[in-house]
Amino acid sequence: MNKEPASITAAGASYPRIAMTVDCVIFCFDENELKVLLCRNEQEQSEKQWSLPGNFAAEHEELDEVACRVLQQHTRLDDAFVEQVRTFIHPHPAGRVLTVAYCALINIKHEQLQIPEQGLHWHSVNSLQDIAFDHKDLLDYSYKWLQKRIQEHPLGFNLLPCRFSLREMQNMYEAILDIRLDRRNFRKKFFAMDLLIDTGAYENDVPHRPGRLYTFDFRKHEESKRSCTGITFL
Amino acid sequence: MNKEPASITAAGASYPRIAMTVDCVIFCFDENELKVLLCRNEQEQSEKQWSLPGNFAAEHEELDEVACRVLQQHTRLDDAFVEQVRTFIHPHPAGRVLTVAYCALINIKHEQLQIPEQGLHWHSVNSLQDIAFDHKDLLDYSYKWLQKRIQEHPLGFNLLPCRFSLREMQNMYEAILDIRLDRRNFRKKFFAMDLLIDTGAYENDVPHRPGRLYTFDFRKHEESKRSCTGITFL
DNA sequence: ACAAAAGTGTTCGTGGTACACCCATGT
DNA sequence: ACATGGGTGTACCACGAACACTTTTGT
Repeated sequence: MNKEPASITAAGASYPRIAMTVDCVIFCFDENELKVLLCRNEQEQSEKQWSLPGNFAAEHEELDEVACRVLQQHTRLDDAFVEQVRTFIHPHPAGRVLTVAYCALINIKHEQLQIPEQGLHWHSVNSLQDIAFDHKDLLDYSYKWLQKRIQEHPLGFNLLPCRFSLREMQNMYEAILDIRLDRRNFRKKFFAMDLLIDTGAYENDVPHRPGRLYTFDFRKHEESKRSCTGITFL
Repeated sequence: MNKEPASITAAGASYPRIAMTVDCVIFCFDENELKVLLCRNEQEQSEKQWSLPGNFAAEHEELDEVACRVLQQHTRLDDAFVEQVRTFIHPHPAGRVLTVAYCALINIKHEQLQIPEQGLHWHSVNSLQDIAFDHKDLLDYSYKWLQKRIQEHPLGFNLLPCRFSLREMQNMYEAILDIRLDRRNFRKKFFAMDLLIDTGAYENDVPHRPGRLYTFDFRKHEESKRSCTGITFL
């Protein structure tokens, strides 16, 4: 299948091979909750269990590409935030499987979003049950990863519409971190960062005074990654 | 090879398999420099190149176990800091290989330490050359990973002897982060954390006033992992 | 008018940074 | 005595936390 010199074939042939999948923890933020997309396990496992969407790597496919493809297949989204989390190895009735876990963050209101397959559902991360046991680990790890990562990188905006109110932002942070934040300090903090662009527009369809809508300035943030010497041992 | 029900064999057999190795970036701190252990590539690649120590996963072996085994084989150390960094997939003359990168931090003065194999050498991370090209990525990524991780977790003490002076600590942080730190502020910061245990002993064999020797209180640190709500976007 | 959330400033405490002098040891 | 690095304290500034009232909109 591969063209290779004879001297190399011998060494290459001796590499042991292992079954591998790329599984995607697809998060969204909906109804003020962090949710994850799970599917009924079509294959060999118990039918009452939910599992993470995943797939195998095709020939010559990069890991990131596999993750994007899994996302595309289950949501029809091409262009979302996708990042590698960690690799696990799990026992499996058909021999152990190596699983590279990815995290994807999508906007539940995205126009292209479709959940085409039967047996796919959004589950609130705070009320998970009947998860295939190895996927439970993976999901817990990914959730903790997200909690940590969101505090040092503006990932969360990938869960929101392009234009969002400060309230939505705050709800998102509160839901993911599972804490309460002071509204005034929250505003002050983000305005001080100077990474929100005021669109001039306002919310509508809200039963109270509408809030301003903002956009996150990803470009400016990229440019302003500063050195930052912490040593704080969180 | 695996005992499995017939109904499961079918699904299991269909899993595509991929060549996989676990590679270890083994760091030490020596002569006030961060160094990494590399070996001459015994196998199929150019003999003038250095590569990271690695190995395949044996049957039923966990990923962490493979990494520990690689470390043991090259250093004779059983009990060091070892942590997964990231998984890569690289083209390879004999077909692509999936590589799970691990980082190990060892104390260069450890009594058990032996570098048994020929062709193994410590290289300063600041003057790397002739590295097998895919291992270069992996090493760069692991070094950045270490720089980030050391600022939020006390990994660095694994590079030092059990008892160390504040000067050694500071040199270690300065070398890894490639910055200068103020000595007084550095002391104040660490004493404020209250995680250093004064052993009462002093350095000797130094051509100046000897410094106190400390031990890091790993246990206390474990217990005191606090919530910490940052959102700082470093 | 009322309910509900938007918007706005000040005070206080903590923690980081900058900075200079005396002390203990080996040569 | 001298050189080398160990050990200490103070002043300033930035940032996070706590906290209450007025404004705007929809019902």
